Amino acid sequence: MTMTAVMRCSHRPAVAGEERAGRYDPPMPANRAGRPTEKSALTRIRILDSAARVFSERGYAATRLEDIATAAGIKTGSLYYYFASKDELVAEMLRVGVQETEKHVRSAVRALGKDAGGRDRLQAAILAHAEAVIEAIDYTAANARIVGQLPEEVRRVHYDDQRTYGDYWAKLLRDARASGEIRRDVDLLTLRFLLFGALNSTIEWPARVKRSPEELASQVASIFFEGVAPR
Amino acid sequence: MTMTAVMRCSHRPAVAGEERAGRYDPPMPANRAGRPTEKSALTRIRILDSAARVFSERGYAATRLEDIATAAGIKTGSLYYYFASKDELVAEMLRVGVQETEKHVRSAVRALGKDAGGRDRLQAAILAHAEAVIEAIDYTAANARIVGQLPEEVRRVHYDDQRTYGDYWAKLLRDARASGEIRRDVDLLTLRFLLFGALNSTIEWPARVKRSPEELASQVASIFFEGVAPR
DNA sequence: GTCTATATAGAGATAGAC
DNA sequence: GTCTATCTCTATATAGAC
Repeated sequence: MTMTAVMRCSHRPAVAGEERAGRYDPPMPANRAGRPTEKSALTRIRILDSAARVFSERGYAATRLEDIATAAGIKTGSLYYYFASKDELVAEMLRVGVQETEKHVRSAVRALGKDAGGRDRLQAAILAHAEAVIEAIDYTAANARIVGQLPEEVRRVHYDDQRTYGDYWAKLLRDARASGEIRRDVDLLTLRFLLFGALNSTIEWPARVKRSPEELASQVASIFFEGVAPR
Repeated sequence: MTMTAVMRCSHRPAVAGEERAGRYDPPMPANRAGRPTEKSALTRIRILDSAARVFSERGYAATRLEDIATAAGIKTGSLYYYFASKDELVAEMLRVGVQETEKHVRSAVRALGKDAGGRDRLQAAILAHAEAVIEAIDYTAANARIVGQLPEEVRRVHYDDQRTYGDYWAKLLRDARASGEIRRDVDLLTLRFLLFGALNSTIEWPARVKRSPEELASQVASIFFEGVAPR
């Protein structure tokens, strides 16, 4: 199972209200009265995948809609059949990336069953997040790199989307502390941001440093839990 | 002592060969035959400081030379008196940022004296790097955010500049391991990139998470050396 | 749904006055 | 050293044919 497979298959345009009731209506392609056609759904996914890659490679402003269209196998003008503007496209690409990462991590933790310990759950979350970061690297990299360059309004909405995911991690950490698996003098908020910072930074690592998600997660969990000093 | 002070005062145009013999000639303002004038040197610094801020806020491509010029109190056309192109300006801004950070960290470690232990030296380096990241935040943020968006040639040169700084850290870590202060089964290369990833990510943290360099460095050192699990 | 063609605006760079 | 004016290219977005 790879995140890439997850990312490429599951993010068809959601039926409004299905999953994020009342919160956000994802832009829909034509046939607005009914369901999107099979063909348009596939093209839409190709556009989003291409957008993630190009935005991550070139940054927000340097990305030309023509680059995305070409990568998706269509012409620039045709993009406007799916998205009303560059901003609408980038917002949807970001939303999909966070949504799929959160789904993947939650399902990995859930798979451990009810009576798994706090540390095991954290370790599973670290691995799943590492998988998402590395295997859906275009979405992750786009997210990490361009968030500071977005128009104000787009960024605000995106921060809301990320909030839910952050809250989930906060709970994982609180639970682990409650069961005595994290020292009392560690600031959990700082810890969470350090973990994300470390894991997400892997997208910028040179090739000679890159590790598989398993190796990376194992090193990260070991260092964060046990420390690097001999015991 | 703040890095800001360091950054703003010490990066006058280097006399070619003075510090980086044969490696790179920083672009020089006019009066090329002799020394730059006092006035031009000051304007040049204002331009670089403004460039760091604007590039970090808007990204590489979205940054208009007009924004930088305005922030520096001059008109767009005048920029070309100092830098031949946008790329030359961004390259110099990046070079100065890395150079000053490295200076600051080396001097903090040196101040410990010859017989300081490996862990103390690392802890001083972590604090100094945190200071540089936080207090020269415009240069750091510009560096971290736009490196993935640079034209190929600019990025290549910049990676060379960073290499020296990375080698210095590699030695700090090797020494600490040699004196038994770091476990044998920790991959030092991964550790170094995780440390940088964690420290540098602080520029993207929301305001409620931000910490002073001292608090940040203390948490980071404690977590990385001792781990978060109770002993 | 996808295309071609084009209106419109923005930004890097240059020229030359002061 | 700094300015104003302008050349030129590129990119978003629209219009309308197929």
